[in-house]
Amino acid sequence: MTITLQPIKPKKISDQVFEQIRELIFRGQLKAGEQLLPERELSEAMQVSRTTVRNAINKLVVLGLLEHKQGQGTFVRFPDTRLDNPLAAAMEVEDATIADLLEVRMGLECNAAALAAQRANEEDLRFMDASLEEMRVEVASGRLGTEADTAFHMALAYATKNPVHVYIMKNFYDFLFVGIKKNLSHLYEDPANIDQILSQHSEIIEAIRKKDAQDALQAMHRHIQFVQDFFRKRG
Amino acid sequence: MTITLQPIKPKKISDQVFEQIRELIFRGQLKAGEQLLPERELSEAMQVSRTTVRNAINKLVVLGLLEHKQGQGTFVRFPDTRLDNPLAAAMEVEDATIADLLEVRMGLECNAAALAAQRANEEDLRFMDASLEEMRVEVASGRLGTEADTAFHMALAYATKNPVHVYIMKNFYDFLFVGIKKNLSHLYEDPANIDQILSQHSEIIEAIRKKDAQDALQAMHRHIQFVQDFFRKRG
DNA sequence: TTGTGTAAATGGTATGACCATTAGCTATTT
DNA sequence: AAATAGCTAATGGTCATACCATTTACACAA
Repeated sequence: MTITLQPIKPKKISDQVFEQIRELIFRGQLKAGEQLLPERELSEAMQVSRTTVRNAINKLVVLGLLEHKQGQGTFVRFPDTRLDNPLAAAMEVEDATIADLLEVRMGLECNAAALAAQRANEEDLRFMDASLEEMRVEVASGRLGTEADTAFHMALAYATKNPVHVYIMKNFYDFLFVGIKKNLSHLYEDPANIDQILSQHSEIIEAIRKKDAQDALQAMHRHIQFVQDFFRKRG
Repeated sequence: MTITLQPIKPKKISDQVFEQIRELIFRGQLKAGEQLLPERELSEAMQVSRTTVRNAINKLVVLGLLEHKQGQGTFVRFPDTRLDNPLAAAMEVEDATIADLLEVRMGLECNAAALAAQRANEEDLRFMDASLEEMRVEVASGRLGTEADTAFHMALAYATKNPVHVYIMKNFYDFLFVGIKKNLSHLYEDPANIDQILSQHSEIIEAIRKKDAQDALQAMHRHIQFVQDFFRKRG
């Protein structure tokens, strides 16, 4: 008789809270600079003690995602200020360029788009729609829609239902953000480019909604290639 | 009259405790692997509440200097363990399966194969040839050729000349070695599978040698799909 | 208008209790 | 004697409650 038993992995409550809040940040539901719900309200909403919530928040503070301000509240830090994640650090050492990053994203995200087309549920689509819409609003207001842009790609990552992919993209997130914001600002300056990107995102969403994996993959390919071409022209 | 007043810096008690314990570690009074005093004793010795001590310790845990073990105590982590790859840690927490891993590799490595076909030089090809040959020898000697297998995929990663891709693959295969070696062993047990894999690797190399990106991509795709199918059949 | 005081909101600390897990010892069984 | 089960103590994790410290906002008085 050969039975295989899986080892049980005990999960601390505070870590579950930690995950939940971190998700909110990555998905863009908690934007940079925004204030987190007070600890007392969080503990009530999540039905755990304030102690547990504090442990989770403290972890996020140490990791640089949140910031405590006594007497005021807890706030989401701006990604620019947190270049301490391992991937970003590696970028500094190896002299990785945006082109390198886009190349890897081409492989990762085209594949992800195909997977998402097979597995995305209603909620995933709502997140993607929301980020697209938010990006429209942001851009229309004269701002760069970088946060919404990032949120879109993270929403797509979650839609793959693949924890490994989600994990990698999470680590990409900070670098993505900084890279996009700093360098893509030029890309966003031209209204024509903005329209292009918006429609590209839209095409990706529609392909996923139709559950057409091939189409989704190609739409993503066009999107990333568009950005690549832009940088090639700029040198 | 010009007087200069220094702004007061409010210092949290927990941070003072944090500093003190960190000093102990840095000065070597708390050596790696050693057990920290229990929280209750620490709080008594330092005349602060256990809550405060816990906050300080938690900070050190998040920073990777200490390690919690419920029911046992808190220990000083070994420095080499501090640099362990983040991906392996994620695998523990998220319940990632081999299938998840292969899915992501499908995207990453197919893309990498195409890039390698465009950029691989003589040295890269020699490394890939060498790993292929080594795997043949290992297998012929009755051993599993997992290390040579890994070496092949790493050689391909380097051939892309893309530092971001190399970085990700490094972490990837650290994990593969640590956790998944035993699962892959079944795949290697059947000689027919080995021959398949060897010829698949060979096809990939040849496509790269011919600088045929499309061909390389498809060869890699067949290779990974073969492994995926194997695991699907095994359930 | 200006300054002052007060109240509310919010993070920080303190206690004390209890739960969950682990290691080690003890008693029981075989 | 050896193996197993059961118990106990140590230790980290969670909870509830109270109070302290800081900041902001607002009302009020000079």
